[in-house]
Amino acid sequence: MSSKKPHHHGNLRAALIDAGVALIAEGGPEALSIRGVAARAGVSHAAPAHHFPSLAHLRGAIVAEGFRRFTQAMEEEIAAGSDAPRDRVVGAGRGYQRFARENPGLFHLMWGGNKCADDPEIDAELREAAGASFEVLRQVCAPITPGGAGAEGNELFVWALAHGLASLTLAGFGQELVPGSAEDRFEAVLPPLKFG
Amino acid sequence: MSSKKPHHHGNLRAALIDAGVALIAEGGPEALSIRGVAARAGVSHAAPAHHFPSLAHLRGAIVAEGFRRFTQAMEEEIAAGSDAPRDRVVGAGRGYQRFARENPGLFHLMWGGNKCADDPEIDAELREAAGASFEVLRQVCAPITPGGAGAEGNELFVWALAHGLASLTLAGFGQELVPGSAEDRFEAVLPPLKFG
DNA sequence: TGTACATCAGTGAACGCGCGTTCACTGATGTAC
DNA sequence: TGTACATCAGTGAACGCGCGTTCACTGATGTAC
Repeated sequence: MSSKKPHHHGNLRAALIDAGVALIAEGGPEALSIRGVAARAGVSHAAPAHHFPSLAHLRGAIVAEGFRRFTQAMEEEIAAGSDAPRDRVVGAGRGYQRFARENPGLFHLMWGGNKCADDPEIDAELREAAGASFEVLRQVCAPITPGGAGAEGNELFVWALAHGLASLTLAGFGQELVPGSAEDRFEAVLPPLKFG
Repeated sequence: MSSKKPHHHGNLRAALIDAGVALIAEGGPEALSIRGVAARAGVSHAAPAHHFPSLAHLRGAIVAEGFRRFTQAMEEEIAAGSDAPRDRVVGAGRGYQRFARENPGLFHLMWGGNKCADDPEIDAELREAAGASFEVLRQVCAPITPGGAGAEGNELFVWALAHGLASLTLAGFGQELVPGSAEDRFEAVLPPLKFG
């Protein structure tokens, strides 16, 4: 093993994103800064400029990474349950709750409206990552019998219920009404659904 | 009318809170600062210290004011509808959506987990204001027939659905699934409820 | 109705801090020949 | 395989900015007598 500290980092871009995720996990979205991620990644505070033109670009890349992990959390919980249509909806909802609980700062950043870069490359990455998350929701909701607002109404209903429950839980509300983990609370409040 | 600028403001505390609400409306929760509210209220940046010991105290007072306006929005929408149990639930949900749409920055600040003061006085004010909001929800949900998760389950269900829909709408999602205003979307996705 | 005086609510200067960004630079990498 | 050289990815100093907070101060208010 070489004891010389290499001048080139190797994959600083990914390391900066990981450092940003860690900073946000510890201090919330406000804790994200160029200088902070640089220090955490062990480089000078000017180094990130070679990978992200601005803080907004870094934020966009981190949000995209958040959506990828969010998709993964939902897919894992869906896979952990049965293939029954309702269990797949419950799985997505459980993944939603788990991701929010495990990544509260990231969750807020993803949905909180903080400014991200307008850069076309970052924007495309973000759009693709978020689109994959929405696609998971769409697929588990597709088998639900369309109601008054159509199949899209079902998707928005499940999405809003899962999102609202996660947000309220992060804000500290809900436990006093329905005890248990956030994941279990989603199952508890999900009303009967018709399929087919 | 006196043309002399009075040394004493009269009710600077209230003016600072209003200025803070305006700043947040224009630039989001991040835009709130001691110096900003002072400038907007037309006083020196040191003046707020006589009314709020720290930024966290000012933030707490503003969040409390937000909850008072939130309660008012729900009560107005409930009063605008019929006394039928379902219409009262719909009214609360419509008020939820309207408040979020009209006060997006305040909405994020209220639920976003930004640090507020631990000061007992501010804390009591905040607790009372938020408690009044929750009480409105509790009362409109009380007539719903208790399901598996009890009456509290119904309340959490309606609360999460309304909150999630408002959050998604502010983040720019939902319109493509169910067209119309956020208020109308709440009615559209609210499933049948049993009362009595 | 006066007057002395304590208290209150402002001002303006100053502090140190962390921030994003820029700049000239330097060492490492990788490629053309 | 060697060498010249363009390019890349870092460094460290410096910039200006807005921030929260503190401080000595001053003018206005209101109260005791």
